[in-house]
Amino acid sequence: MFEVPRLKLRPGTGNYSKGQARVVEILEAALDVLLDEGYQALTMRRIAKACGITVGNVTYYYKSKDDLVRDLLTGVLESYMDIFDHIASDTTKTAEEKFVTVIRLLLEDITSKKTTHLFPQLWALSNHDPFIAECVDEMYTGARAVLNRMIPEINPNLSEEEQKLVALFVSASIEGMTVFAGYNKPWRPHMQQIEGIAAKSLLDCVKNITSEDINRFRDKDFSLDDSPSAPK
Amino acid sequence: MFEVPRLKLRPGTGNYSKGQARVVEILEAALDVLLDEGYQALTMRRIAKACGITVGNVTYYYKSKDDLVRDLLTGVLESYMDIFDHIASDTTKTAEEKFVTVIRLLLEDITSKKTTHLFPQLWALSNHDPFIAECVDEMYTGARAVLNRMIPEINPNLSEEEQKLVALFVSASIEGMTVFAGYNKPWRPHMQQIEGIAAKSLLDCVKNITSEDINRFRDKDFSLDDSPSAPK
Amino acid sequence: MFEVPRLKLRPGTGNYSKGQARVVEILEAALDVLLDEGYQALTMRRIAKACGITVGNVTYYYKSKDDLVRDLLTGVLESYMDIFDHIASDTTKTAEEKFVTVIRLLLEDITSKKTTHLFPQLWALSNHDPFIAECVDEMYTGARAVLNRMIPEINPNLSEEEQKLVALFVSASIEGMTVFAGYNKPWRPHMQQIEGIAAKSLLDCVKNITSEDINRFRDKDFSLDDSPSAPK
Amino acid sequence: MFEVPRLKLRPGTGNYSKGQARVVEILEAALDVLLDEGYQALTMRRIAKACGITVGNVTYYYKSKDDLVRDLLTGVLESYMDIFDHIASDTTKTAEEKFVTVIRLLLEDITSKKTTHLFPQLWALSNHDPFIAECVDEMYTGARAVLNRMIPEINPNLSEEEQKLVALFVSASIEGMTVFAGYNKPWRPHMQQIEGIAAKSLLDCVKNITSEDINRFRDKDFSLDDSPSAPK
DNA sequence: AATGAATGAGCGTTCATTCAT
DNA sequence: TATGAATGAACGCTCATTCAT
Repeated sequence: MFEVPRLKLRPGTGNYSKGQARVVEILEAALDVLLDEGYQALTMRRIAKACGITVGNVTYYYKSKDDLVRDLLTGVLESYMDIFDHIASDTTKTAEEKFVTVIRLLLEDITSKKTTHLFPQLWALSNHDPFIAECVDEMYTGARAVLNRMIPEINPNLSEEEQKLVALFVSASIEGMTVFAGYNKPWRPHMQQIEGIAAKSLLDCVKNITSEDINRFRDKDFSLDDSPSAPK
Repeated sequence: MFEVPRLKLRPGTGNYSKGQARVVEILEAALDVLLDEGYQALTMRRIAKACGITVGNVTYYYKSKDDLVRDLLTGVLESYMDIFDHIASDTTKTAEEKFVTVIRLLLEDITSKKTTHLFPQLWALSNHDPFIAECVDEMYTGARAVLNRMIPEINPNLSEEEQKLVALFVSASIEGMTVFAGYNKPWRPHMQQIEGIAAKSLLDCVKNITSEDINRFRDKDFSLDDSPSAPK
Repeated sequence: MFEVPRLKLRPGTGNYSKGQARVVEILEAALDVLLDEGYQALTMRRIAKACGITVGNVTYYYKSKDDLVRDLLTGVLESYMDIFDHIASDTTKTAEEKFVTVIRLLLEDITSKKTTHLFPQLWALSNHDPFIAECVDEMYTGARAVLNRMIPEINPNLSEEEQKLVALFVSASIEGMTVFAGYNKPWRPHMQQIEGIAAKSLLDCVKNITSEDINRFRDKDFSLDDSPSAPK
Repeated sequence: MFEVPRLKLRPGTGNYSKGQARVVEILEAALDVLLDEGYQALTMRRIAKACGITVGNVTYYYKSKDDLVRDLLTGVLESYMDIFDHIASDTTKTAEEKFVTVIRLLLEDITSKKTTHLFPQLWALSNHDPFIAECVDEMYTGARAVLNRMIPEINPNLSEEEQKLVALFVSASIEGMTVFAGYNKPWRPHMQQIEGIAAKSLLDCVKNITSEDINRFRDKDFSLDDSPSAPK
């Protein structure tokens, strides 16, 4: 299967002196710690140890832990962009075939330890850290760009906004599965059947959904007990 | 709209009126801190401050931080169970109507600060904390129990296992939206349209999906470049 | 064998209301903790727990931990005075017989958990706590009083000061064995042979020692290398 | 007089000149605190203060307080071993002369603040801390090794076991004096006379004691009231 | 480029003590 | 008498960060 590279280094850091190699080592070690032991364990000391160097040396490359973490997260998120480029470059298939392939590909990806352990943590952090929120958002925008190109081919009867909402729904449906069928999760063994359900359901959604369906609840007050009498 | 109570108290902690009130105050304060500032900020000192008492007094009620966190999480997760009971108790609607109501209800719920800020954090923690993993799993099992009762009414042509996988897909599709359209998230303003997409798409899924769809990819090797020639 | 009572309560606390019984319970519990878990574990909480009451109730009886500890130690040290009175009251034996009996009795006593665990701790505390130093000193003065009455009968050729020094040597020889042959100590199994050595050696000492022996090193500079040439 | 070095350093802790010096400073400061203020006062903060550095810096050298205390105690106990080697190396005297010298030397040593304040604390701790018990035991074994070499020369008529018990008695007689005639203790001014008594008494013991004396009480039940009728 | 040393703040936790009830 | 509630200080320890070498 297509393999996402673990880390992508920011361009401009390309002169491969010893220092640059160290930066890679540090980020790789940091990612290992993050995935294996969680965000709480991601300390300068722990990273240094995993890297076989001293704390002082880590701070030589990263003046603050925040810098390191941001570099790590941007790097690792950029690595995910490659997968989308890879998909988009495929021209041999029909839009529908490509759509199903993308869905399956993403569902396979969330079963990796890296994705299962990384993204929920990013979601959590993004609630309190605008920088991370922006990074994550940017990545998902990239992910949906692929869908945004395919969906109009499958169903041309949607406004651009509606089509984007459908892409969002598709993406969210897949991401949500991380928690249930990701790495070491209880439903992991049923992923192939889940792929079947998702492929069928999401493709049908894209094919059949209408403006009317989408705007059905618009501007309507909603309550669980939406009886004739007003709620609350 | 139906409101999930913030916290459910485990009986037996602090048996006198004043003490019981304090326990509530502590847990409420802890939840506030968790939601407002994130899990990293959830320290004994921070909780005490948010509660207007001293650290020593917090430890008077909770011998260890772990105890407090467990009490907090079990309490807050139990509070979510009520919503499912509430839904299940409705008898005036058809299965399809109820199904749509549940989907909309859950989607509305994830727009609350509480749900948006709590669950991604729990997903992250559950990757490295078996206790939390179990708590979360238990809650979602309860959530799916509601779906498991409705789906066979809508579509009787599924084995029990298949039906449960469909319920899982429905639940995951909704949960995944937390990250994109939850509290303060960029797609939050389009939630009503998202509800439309989800209602249509997920109801169609339940109604139309077949065993064949589900088992379509079963036991087939999958790779992005699934050409005749072997990948990698 | 003669049994030392665990604790002696100060007189004047004789009105046996419920409170007085509680004081006894507290002190007994405190002694248990001290002997079983050591001085570091002797906390108000630990005592309260061992007593089945609350910390607040312990402080009701003892305004400060210091008070409690002092009451405990004076009580337990007074209990040792009884053994000496018991010995002194014996009139059926010759002085030499009584002397040997006392030595054996004291050596047997140091094998008890109470004595082995209590006294080294008192010795340690007395180095930094004048009150405890005085208590302990007082008790040993009482212990030596018994010897001071016997020694002149056995050897009348000593000045009072010399005789008291001999009594001190006898007492110290016995006490020193606590560390080696006390409760659970490696030489404990050989206590009967140690009694033989001590009885023979200390009785001979009392019988044979002269003023000349005692003052042999008086006012003489001493050094390990006390050769003709002066050291250092 | 022969001076016991305050501390023996375990090699390997803090390998650079500055760090090695700091380790020494820390251990010296810790020993000062222990001797001056007692074991209860031996806290990381107190040590750091006595050393003029911060707590964080102490933990830089000692990952845990336990490590520090162990290093301190093994170091200080090893320092005592030197005194025994020093004694053993003397070849110019007869066995009896050496024996008397050892006794006087040890009695002089217990008058030092270091010995008077350290050992009772170690005896107390060893009752509840197996590690300390072992350290102390090891040191005393070393101390008795010196006696074990001299006693057979003075009195060849003892089995090896009996001879070792005699050495134990000699050692215990001396150690017991710590509490009465040690540093700042009431009988300290009479130490020279005490040396006279101990020298005479213990030398006579070694010279004259027989197997019969030692085994006199063996396997005999003992009680204070060992009258024909059984007590209790 | 890398280390060892050091700081200062904060962590969870324990403790003696006070006090209203 | 006895409890539960609460405080404030101290504990051992970890951490990000700074800096001289």
